[in-house]
Amino acid sequence: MSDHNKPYILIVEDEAPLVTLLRYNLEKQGFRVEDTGDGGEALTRITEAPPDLLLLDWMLPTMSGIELCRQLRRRPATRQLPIIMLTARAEEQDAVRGLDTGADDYITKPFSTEALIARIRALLRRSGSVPQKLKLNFHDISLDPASHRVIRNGRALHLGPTEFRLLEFFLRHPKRVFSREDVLNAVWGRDIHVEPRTVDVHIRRLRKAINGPGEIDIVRTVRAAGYALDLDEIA
Amino acid sequence: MSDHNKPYILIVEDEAPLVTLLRYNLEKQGFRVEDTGDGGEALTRITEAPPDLLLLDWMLPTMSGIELCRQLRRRPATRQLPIIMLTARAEEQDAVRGLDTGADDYITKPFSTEALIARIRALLRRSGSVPQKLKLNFHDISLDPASHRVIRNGRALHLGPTEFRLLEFFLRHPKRVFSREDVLNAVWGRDIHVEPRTVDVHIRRLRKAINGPGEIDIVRTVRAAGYALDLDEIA
DNA sequence: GCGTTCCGTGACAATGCTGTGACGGTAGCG
DNA sequence: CGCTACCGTCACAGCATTGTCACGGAACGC
Repeated sequence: MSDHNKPYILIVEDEAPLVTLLRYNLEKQGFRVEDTGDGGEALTRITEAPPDLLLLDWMLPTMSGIELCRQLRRRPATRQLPIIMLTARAEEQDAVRGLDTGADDYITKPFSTEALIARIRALLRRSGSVPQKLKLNFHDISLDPASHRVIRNGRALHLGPTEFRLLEFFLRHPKRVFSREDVLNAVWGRDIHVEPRTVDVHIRRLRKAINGPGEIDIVRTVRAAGYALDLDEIA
Repeated sequence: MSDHNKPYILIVEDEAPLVTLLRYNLEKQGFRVEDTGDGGEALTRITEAPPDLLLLDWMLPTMSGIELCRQLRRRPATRQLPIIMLTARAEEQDAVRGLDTGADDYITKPFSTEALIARIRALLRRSGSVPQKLKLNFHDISLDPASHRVIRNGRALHLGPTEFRLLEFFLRHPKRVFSREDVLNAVWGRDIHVEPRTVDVHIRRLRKAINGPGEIDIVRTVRAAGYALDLDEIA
């Protein structure tokens, strides 16, 4: 079979021997592995094809691991990307800062392959192990994150970038109510300053875009609470 | 704000000094902390009020941490519950097995509080830091905090925001009588100034909203005391 | 039975919340 | 540069919700 079914791990690390070792062990475990020693290159490759998990070295030539991490967390597309930091024992203080910057876990060199693989498994399982690739469906709507396409009742919908991310977010958590602040954090970003009422406007634009004539509105308003992707009637 | 907004961490650990230390540091970080040294009791408490994150010691008197972990992973309600294992340095092999059993992370004793807190933050962020909200049931009524929906006998009920919070509060403490002041503190807020009699009006609105024709009233009035959610079957 | 206390009920004015259209600003693109 | 698409903010209207009150009836103690 091709490698496309396997979880895809990107290693960002410049010590060649370590990379060889990691690649050998991870591929033996059934992962698809790519690597790069350059932070900037990593950013590009992640942008064009986001991995399922990132192994990130703290010490890097062009861009520090922590900086790369920060950049990834700033983008909505990679905000959920599982990241494990590789750090030398002496840099433990930095690793702590790394976690706060947005890494999900860290491991200190030297480490046992066994421990690393266990952590990778735990992290992949938690993130659903195939984060970005599955189509999202609800009622008669289908959104394909890969091809960036939305379809309702066979006809393609035209959504703006924000509307797309908004719908994607709600599709990932159907039937759950989110406050405007929740939506802002998830769709716009954590440190962005935007009026909460802005969500209303985009909800309206989303509604206008997805609700054709005669079709029911699947965006439910919950007064004094927020919005949810749900049918108003009971299923 | 009350503790209900803070992330709730349950510590399962039988070394009292360690618990004291953890509690002190975690509460300082703004977490709500509970603890128990008994695995069985932990299971009960998690069942009735699932925490946002679990700190779990490997060595426990009645039930080993790994067994508790396994049990939690078997139940749908706690399958996603973030778990961090506490383990002694010498037990690292076990910790690896722990991760495969379903723990999300582990940390070896002795550890720095700093590192632990960083991991807690990372894990909470990953899990959406959304508290596990379970459906609340009583008699033939079901309230789902996540979807903000109330159902009785299969039909959806329309409640205003205050009525919803009121019902949610009573559902969390069934069969218990609360004075109007209690209700005001819990549902309206501690520093809000509202006439106690206002509760009466909302109780009436709640009754009107949830009691369909031919259905019994599950809101019981206790004269000179307050209200309770209970079946009023007194001869 | 009778007075007193307490609660249910309907009405109402004030407030709060959301839908909607419009507007100016900006980034991308030919 | 002009054009287009998109974004964030605002003002306003319409409606839902809220807190309070007055009235009357029910429950209670004696």
